[in-house]
This record gives sequence, C-alpha cells and structure tokens, in this order.
Amino acid sequence: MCKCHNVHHFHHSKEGCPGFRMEKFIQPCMLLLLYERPAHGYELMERLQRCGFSGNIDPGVVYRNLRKMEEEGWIRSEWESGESGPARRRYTLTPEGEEAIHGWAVHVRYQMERLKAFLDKYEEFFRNDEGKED
Amino acid sequence: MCKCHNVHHFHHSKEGCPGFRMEKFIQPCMLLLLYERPAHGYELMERLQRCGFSGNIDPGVVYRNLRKMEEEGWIRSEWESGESGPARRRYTLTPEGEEAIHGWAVHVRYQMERLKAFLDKYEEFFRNDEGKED
DNA sequence: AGCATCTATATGCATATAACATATAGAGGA
DNA sequence: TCCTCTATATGTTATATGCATATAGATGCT
Repeated sequence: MCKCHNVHHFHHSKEGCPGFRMEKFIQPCMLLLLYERPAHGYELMERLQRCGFSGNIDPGVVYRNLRKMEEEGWIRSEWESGESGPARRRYTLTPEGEEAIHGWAVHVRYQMERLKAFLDKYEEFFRNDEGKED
Repeated sequence: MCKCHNVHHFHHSKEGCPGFRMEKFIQPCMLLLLYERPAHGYELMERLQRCGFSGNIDPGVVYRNLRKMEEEGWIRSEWESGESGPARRRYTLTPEGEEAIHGWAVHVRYQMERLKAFLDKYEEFFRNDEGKED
C-alpha cells in the first residue's frame, strides 16, 4: 500500500487563497510513486488520493502530467494489452527520472523552508493554536 | 528590520522543476509584512527580498498583487504626496486582511504538510544527506 | 539646461497552468 | 440494450507568470 504513514488526509478549504495551487507538485509525487513500482495512470490516481492528495484528482491532470514527464524523459511507457479491461499504459521510471526526483527534492525542500519561515513569523505574531482546529 | 530570523537566503535553482512556482505565496507574505506596519510597494519589495524571497523581485508581481489584494478588500491604500521623491501609495492592512492572513496560514500549513510528506517519503527511500550540500 | 539615476507605480503581451467538462472505448453485468 | 467500471485522452476557458516596458517626480552631475 501507500507508504505515506505521516499523511492523515488533511481537510481544508482553499477559499480566500486563490491561485496558490501548487498543482505541479503532482509531478514529483508521481515520480516517487513510480520509483516504488511501475504503474499505469489509473492506479497512480488512486495511490495519489491515498497519499494526502486533495480529494478528487482530475484524470486530465494525471495523464497530461504523465505525458509531459515522458517528454522530459523521466518516465517511459508501454501499452499493456490483453488480460481484462481496456488497454493500459504502464509507466516506468527512467534513470533520468530518478535524477529528477533528487532535483525536485531540493526544490521542494527550498519551498518548504519558505512556507515554514512564513508560518514561524505568523505564529510569532499571533501565538495562537490554530493548528489544533483540525 | 525584518524579523525573518530563521531564513538564511536560500540559494537554489529550479531547473528541472518547471511550473512549480508558488508565486501567489507572495500575497500572504505581503499581508504579514503589512501587519507589521503599513508600507508602500517599493518598501515591500525590499523587505520581501530580505525575507528569503527569491533574488530579484519583479515589481510587476508586487504591484499587481497589491492591486488584487486591494480588490479583495484585504488592504487599503492612500496616496502619500509631498515630502520627497515621487508620490507613493501607502498600503494598510484591513480587518478583512487580518482574517485573510489566518486563512492563508491554514492553507500554507496544509501545503507544507504535503511537501513534508513528500520529503519524508523521499528520505525514507533514499536516506541520503543532500540537505548538507548547501 | 541637458542628462542620467534613483525612487515609485503601473501596464502589455506571449505563454504556461489550472479547472472543468467531455470524448473514446473495452469489459462485464442487469 | 443500457449502465457502470476501468482506462486514457483532449478541448475550452480563465487565470497566472515572466519579462519587458511605460510613466514620472526628485536628485545630482556636468
């Protein structure tokens, strides 16, 4: 199953925060999932949902990002015909994709520091315990 | 001065991470700076730079976001004429803006948890010390 | 006076992204 | 036949972003 042991399906509304979407973040997440094991898009959708990804994932987002990452050379795909159900495209991580994960990790860590700096400052100013309203 | 005591002017390149931009994050940052004290756009640009915001800030980004936040009712502006230099627009946080900060904080915390979950998983898989390559 | 520079605000435009809807299609069941 | 589930893919529209550029007062230099 999913190894996101520390993700507890956050509930939140982004009302009042238009545009701060971070959807491209789905790319490193999918790369990491594919590092765990090859998969097809539909399976990735399910695994992303179980990994704290916001409620319903738009299939369009998943497949378009898979295409883009294949163009980048981070993943490779092959049709899996036969068996049962419609044909599926099985995605595998490439060595370049594994490198990309490291690049993303640096970037993600940087962004996380920025968010943390904001929150530290926020809490310094307001010193409340809104974190427990979950 | 700037109270971002825990921000050490991160250096990084976002090569290989196209689209993960998070520029809207400038909004809550500016709101928090305006909570500290009223300011005009040019001053905010400088204070943002001192607060770990990426190198050179595009003035367009700053002023456009100020306009949008004024439309939202989060900030209010008045022309400061006279004294020296060209006229400047002095921005003040409104009560709605202070509420917005709390909303943003929830959202930002949520996003930070997502990033943290990714990084935890990443480190679980790779167990390296890339954090020290700084 | 003429000119560059700094402060300060603002807009234009091409492209990238996001949100949402919709299309296509095989397989299995009622 | 029709519906649903699995599975992939595209179109449309609105918004966001990156980068360049416009405007303009004040100041200092030659």
